[in-house]
Amino acid sequence: MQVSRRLKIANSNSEALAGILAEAGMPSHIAAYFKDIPYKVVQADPRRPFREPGAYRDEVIFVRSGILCKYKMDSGGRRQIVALRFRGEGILPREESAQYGIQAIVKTELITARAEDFTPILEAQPELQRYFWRLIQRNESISYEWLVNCGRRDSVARVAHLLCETAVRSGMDDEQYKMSNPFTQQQVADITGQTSVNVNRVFADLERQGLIERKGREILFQDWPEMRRVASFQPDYLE
Amino acid sequence: MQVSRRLKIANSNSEALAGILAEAGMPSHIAAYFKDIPYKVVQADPRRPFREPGAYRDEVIFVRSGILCKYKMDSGGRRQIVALRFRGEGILPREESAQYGIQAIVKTELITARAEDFTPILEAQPELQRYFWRLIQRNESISYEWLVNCGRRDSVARVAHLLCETAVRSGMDDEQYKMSNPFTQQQVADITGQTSVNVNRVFADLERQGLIERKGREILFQDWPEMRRVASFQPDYLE
DNA sequence: CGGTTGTTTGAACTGATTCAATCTGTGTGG
DNA sequence: CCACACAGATTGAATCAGTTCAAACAACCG
Repeated sequence: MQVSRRLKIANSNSEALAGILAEAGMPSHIAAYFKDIPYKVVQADPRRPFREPGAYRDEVIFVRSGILCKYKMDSGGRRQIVALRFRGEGILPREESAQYGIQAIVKTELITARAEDFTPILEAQPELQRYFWRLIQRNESISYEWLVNCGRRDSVARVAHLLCETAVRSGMDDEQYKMSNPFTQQQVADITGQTSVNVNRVFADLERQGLIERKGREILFQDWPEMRRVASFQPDYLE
Repeated sequence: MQVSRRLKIANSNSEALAGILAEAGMPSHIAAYFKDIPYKVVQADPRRPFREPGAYRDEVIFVRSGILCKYKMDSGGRRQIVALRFRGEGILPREESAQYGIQAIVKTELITARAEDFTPILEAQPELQRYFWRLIQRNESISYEWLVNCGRRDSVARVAHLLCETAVRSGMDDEQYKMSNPFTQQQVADITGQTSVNVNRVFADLERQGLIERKGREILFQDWPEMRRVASFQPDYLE
């Protein structure tokens, strides 16, 4: 097991943190509060251990590019991905160790800072509190939707829903109904609670139904409204 | 559809809010901050609409006794319960309307206050922020565990896990491995993503295996360690 | 080229759903 | 106190969605 950190750059004046954060999707008046704290830029490789379950999480993580996931293992060894973090999103520190592990879905560039540097600023600034409060509620909202997805939808709808959510969260062009699918079929299975074999069949199904077209990792949504209907995807929960 | 609010008591001097909160499980130094805000004591009846999905949530809710649930409906009309709130737990206000509805699982007594009275106090007190921060992280942790439950465990483990969690969260006596099951089989189905028919079979299974014994609504855990193993229940995620 | 990782396909199997019927307990009104 | 209604629990039979196991195929990379 090789830990996948490369390109760890110490805080340098060449790149201002506030600028990096803003450029990666954080509102600049929020990012400005963090201009002086020490940070690292880290690269995480897909499907390599990045943070193990049970480790302490005395750090903030912010996704500059790529996608991170939080995952848990059942005692039977089966893996479930419980949350995703896209560009501009992040993972807040905890006081206790966290039950979940963190991995990259694709090659991901992220920014980390120590909780002890981050938290005091957060506590001193009501504006920041409100901002992170809203992020937390959005994540809660997404968790609930995932629970509905796993608990109450059949396998086709589950996969379709994930694709719709991913398209929207990764900022799919409204003109160009297509995206590059970031997931392996095993990852889709780990998110939607299935086996990769069945995910494969579902993809083939969606293609046969004329809802998507696949060219390698590219997915073209050929009938977005119908796709949304099949997925029962109502994007309100993403705000 | 009859809204189930009774016993709505205006803020009276006869009962001090801080006292009520503390008595229902909130640490008293936390409860003390809320001694002066207006509140209502409300009673909610099981399986009756209490707050509809999509409604604004400009209120804090605190459970004095009983159990509340948050639920969502899939567009196919199937219902999924996404979270529970036991005695001493609560539901925080949102800026936007919430996608989920709220109902009582059993007859529940709760305390509500307006967000506009609550939030300013929260924002002014770092100690309160840290307290609610921890509650939020616990809820996140539970959500993730539920996702693992729905996505990666078979129906017996799902139900067993719910029973274990419920026993612990409702404060089952460590000497007396028994509790009064608060759920109908339909509610268990709505939590674990199954049909009530199958939940019934799972209960019968658990009993046949000698893991539990049922007398009406009472459940006696006859082999708690084995029950935990079957459920793959590791209570760490509850803190 | 060989190694690795991911995708695709088939056949057999099983767990869970669906639909429908019956049973049980509890509360209500006469 | 009985009759009735209603909600929830239980059971059976047929069906189907998704898993499991196993094998083949494709793409990529040093």
